[in-house]
Amino acid sequence: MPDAPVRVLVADDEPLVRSGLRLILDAEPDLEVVGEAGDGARAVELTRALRPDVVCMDVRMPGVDGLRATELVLRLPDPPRVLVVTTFEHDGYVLDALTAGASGFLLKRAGADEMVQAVRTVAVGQSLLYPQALRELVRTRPRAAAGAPALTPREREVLGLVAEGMTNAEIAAELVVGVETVRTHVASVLAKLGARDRTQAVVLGYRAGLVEL
Amino acid sequence: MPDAPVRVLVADDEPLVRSGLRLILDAEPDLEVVGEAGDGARAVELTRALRPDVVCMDVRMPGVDGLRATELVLRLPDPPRVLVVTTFEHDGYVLDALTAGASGFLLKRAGADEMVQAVRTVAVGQSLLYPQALRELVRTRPRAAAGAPALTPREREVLGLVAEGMTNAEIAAELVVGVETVRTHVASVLAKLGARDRTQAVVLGYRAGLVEL
DNA sequence: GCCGATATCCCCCGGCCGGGGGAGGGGCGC
DNA sequence: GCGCCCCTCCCCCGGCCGGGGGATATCGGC
Repeated sequence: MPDAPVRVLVADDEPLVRSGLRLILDAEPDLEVVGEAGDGARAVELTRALRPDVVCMDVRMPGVDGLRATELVLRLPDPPRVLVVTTFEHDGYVLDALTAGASGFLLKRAGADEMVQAVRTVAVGQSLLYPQALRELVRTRPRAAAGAPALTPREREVLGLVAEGMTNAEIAAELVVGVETVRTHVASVLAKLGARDRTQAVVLGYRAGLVEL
Repeated sequence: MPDAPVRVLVADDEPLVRSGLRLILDAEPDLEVVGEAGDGARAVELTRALRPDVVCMDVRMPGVDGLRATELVLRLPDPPRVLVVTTFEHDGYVLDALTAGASGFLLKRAGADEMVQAVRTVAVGQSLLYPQALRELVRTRPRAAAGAPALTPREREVLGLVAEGMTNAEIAAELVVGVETVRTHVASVLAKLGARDRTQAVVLGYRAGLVEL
């Protein structure tokens, strides 16, 4: 499909990286690097002027960094998609970048074809991550209740209020029952979860997917 | 790059959907649909026999569903990447699918080019989601500490152990300090977080992005 | 040199919590 | 009808917790 090529802006403080990316992307007939920026401020400026479809954004840049630049770029009218590219995978940038609104997160160590695919992917509107980042994102989510203890509805309800930081008395008032009743429910929850106190109950309950925080 | 084409297996209980996908994917010179399966069991069987690079997997299928099939397929030696495709976006399948090990999650309402890009993306090893799914995944993550109280390193450490469900005495043993010291730190944490007790501290600390659960 | 922040330890005390019992009523399935 | 589970309430008691004080030592910066 000879559509109009995807217009790409490359933002990285290393001229070498910019050249490399340009080489890789311009080699594809459907991709076109329309500009390069050496810092975040310039990236925003050029985005406004050149209106690219995709911005390849480095995280670490002097002055305005890639995360801030991502926010700014996405606030422009008819914003481009932002593909954040970084060197190290174990900085916590992934979450920050995605929160800032980035459509994708890629490691620089990715091969040329991965880079090319990534640009095309975000260009059509999908989101993309390197697999470890996605797994990390999923891993730290509450488990889908596999082998979770079977709490009664009332017990789940009480656990939920415990997780809100309420005392037994407050929970009793909330549920319009006696404090003794709440104490019984809490005791059941503790026993079923194998928790020693309400704090452990909250953590275990959260990990078992029984409560939302 | 005329590499060997990406070999794709299509698994969906609707013959019409299978035909549609085949049409879309086979139109690309670098993609090749090597087989179709009408249910999860058949998908596993064909994966073992045909050894595709990518499996496009529907979630809802009779018998073995797409999620279970994904798990099984990924347990095969030298497994393919699995791209899960579904109709509705508000079922909680995304998390289940990714937990099962899927490399991507796409909506059927995606256009042909999105579908093609998605297959190519997972083929090169990246992970992919439709944007709303990613935003949902990020949304429910702990906030990146915007306006979070400034805890001292020691206080953060103590809070982390509190969040593990430890008593002050256990924390003291863990940190090799007196119980009194721990009590002081906990008191500071409670004050800074505005929590009444350790349970609230854990919840507030979690929401402030100060502790991982 | 002084001050602030941090980390460490100490005492008293009131309170909520959690463990161990027991007990009654209502709904559901066999 | 009988048993079982769930929800409800009750008593006693030991313990950890959290609030209120105060004290000492180290480090770093102005």
